[in-house]
Amino acid sequence: MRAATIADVAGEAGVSVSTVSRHLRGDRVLAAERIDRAIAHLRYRPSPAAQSLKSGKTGAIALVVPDVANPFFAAVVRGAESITAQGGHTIFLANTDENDDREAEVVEDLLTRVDGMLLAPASENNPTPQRLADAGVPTVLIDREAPSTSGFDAVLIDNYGGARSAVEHLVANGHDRIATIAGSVDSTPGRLRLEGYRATLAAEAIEPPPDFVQLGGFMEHGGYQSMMRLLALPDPPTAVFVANNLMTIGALRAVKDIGVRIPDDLSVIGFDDHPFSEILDPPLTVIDRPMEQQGALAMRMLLSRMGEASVRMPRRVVLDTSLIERGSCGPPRSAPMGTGARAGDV
Amino acid sequence: MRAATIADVAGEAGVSVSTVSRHLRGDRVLAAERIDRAIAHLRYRPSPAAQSLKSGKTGAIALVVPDVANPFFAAVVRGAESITAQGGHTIFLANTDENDDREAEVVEDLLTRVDGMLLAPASENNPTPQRLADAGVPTVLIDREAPSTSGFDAVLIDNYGGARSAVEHLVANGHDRIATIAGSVDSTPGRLRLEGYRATLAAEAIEPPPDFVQLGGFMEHGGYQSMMRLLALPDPPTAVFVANNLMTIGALRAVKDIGVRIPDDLSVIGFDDHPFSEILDPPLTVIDRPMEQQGALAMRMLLSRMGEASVRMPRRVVLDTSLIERGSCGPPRSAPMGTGARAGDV
DNA sequence: ACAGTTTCTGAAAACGTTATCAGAAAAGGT
DNA sequence: ACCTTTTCTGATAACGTTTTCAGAAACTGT
Repeated sequence: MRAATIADVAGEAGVSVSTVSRHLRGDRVLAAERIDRAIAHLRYRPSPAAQSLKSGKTGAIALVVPDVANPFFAAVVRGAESITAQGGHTIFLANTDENDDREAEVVEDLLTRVDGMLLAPASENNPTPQRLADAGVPTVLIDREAPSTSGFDAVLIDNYGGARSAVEHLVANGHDRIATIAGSVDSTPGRLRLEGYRATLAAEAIEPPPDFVQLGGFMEHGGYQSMMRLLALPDPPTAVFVANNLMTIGALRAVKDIGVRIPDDLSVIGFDDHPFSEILDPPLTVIDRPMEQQGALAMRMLLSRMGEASVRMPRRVVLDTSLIERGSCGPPRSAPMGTGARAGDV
Repeated sequence: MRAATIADVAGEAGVSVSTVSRHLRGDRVLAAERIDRAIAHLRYRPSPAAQSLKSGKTGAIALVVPDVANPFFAAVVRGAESITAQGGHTIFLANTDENDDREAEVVEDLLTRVDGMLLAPASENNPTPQRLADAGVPTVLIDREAPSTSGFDAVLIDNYGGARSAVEHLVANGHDRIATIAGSVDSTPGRLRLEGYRATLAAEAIEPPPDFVQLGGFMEHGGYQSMMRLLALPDPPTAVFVANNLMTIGALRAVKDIGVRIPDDLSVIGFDDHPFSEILDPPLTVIDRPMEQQGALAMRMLLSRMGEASVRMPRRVVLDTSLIERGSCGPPRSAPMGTGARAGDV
């Protein structure tokens, strides 16, 4: 029952452990066949613990994300995994629930168990990246950064530009009462998407009332409540930019519960695409980005970083977003100079 | 830069390594404070590799699923993680892409790195559970089993009953031309849901044409193609039971592309709920089940199993499904004895 | 004051690898 | 025939822990 060790193999093959080890490493050895037979017979597998103790390498990589159930992060995991599959590293996945304290624990635990880490920090004012740097663990940040992380490799997206094109799309449709359901402002995407929203409106000389910015914490529940608050406003918006996928689901549920029609009564644009977006009625207009690619790229950068002996310039890549126009945006009901007709009614 | 070892701590505190080790274990020791100071100062963390080499325990648990991007498995991961969070185990997550060979590799790799495994096998005729048993790795199966796995702990759901209530619901609505988009028949849920479909129809003395059973492989793409084929049939079904969430998305996309209306032209019932289901138009009727609970329960069973010295009776729990009735099912257009009116038009 | 008990401690062995070292055997060159 | 080079090998020392063993010191009770 007990797992076979290299010594068992050596015994059965009638050679020393050194010889077995050498054979395993690829050196040519006279007793090769006998050793192979013994290995197969005993079902020997080297102990990762012993190897890692000796070598200082663990053969594992940590992937720490705020929420695995978010389809975006699920895609990132898939992307990262697809790279690692060939390379002989296993992935430790951990979930932080968008919570700084939980992240600290998790990272502290993983720190010593991995050769490198892919991290999407829960918030921008948390110390874990610094902790990683102190511990000398090669790290690539995914999607989120922090003020203290200028020295880190990172794979980001153009959140600001994405938000900008979302809001510009709404403006182009004739809206000037545009609200946003933002995530948490102390995460990078949350902050930048909000900034993009504000800056675009400012450039159009539109000043939204303070109530038009609702914080939904990136979760479905928050999106629902935020949309409820927006629709209850005495003078509600005619268009809403929802800053992530989960919140969009919640927001649309609120829209349905209230009985507001899209896009007639309200235009909605989301951030992050999903197969579901296409089958909604009307199909959802969104800002899209290459999700699996983001995970795959991050993993590639991490592997190459781990392969380097010396410290190098941090590399950060910023992926572009794109607007996928479907049917959830149209002119406002009482368009400033328009007829109130639906888009497409031409 | 190099991580501090227990010897460094001992040196700084002026005691022997044994004393530090004892203190760490919780024994009372005179130099406790000095040791704590040294630990904090050096930021000492015990090496998991060394501990695991000594103890034979790794402090890790593997979670092997066919597809992390499937919201069901994402929920399972979350559920499992929520249990492990307090207990001092870290999770190795791996994805098998519904592929037996990939699963074999992954499991072979993880085998030696974990104290226990949560596994959702890619198919029923694959040897990995047996491999796990041979290696003596405590294992709990999730959602799927295999003929050879009668000795394993498992957390399943009532797939047969779920499919049955889905099809019964369609029959109750007056349908007799009922098709199904099944998953892969060599996975447990795929097989049982198909059996439930067949048995229910047989009990109603309905014999579906062979074309009414389409295989979608549990992926969105397969759902799309299957629905396309069903709708292209000379005598198409009036109702479809789609056997999982991803395929349902694809199927609904096909419905939309073709321009068929739900539920007027076609009734659709899905398996596994999703927040999105509620905001579809019409909202989707589905068979639901407690997903996070399934993961949490499996993890609890695994932990208790790992805690036991001796071999015990395998425990298998079967969770119930429930029908969530929304708006995607109604009477067939030309109901046998009806008027073709929509449900709710009473 | 002395044997017996109770803390507390350090040295050393072990866990399963890999790497270094040096020795034995075989092969090559004169 | 001898010396040199090459090939192959086994013993041994690490890697950082935990645990066993036994010894030293401090308390008991008489």
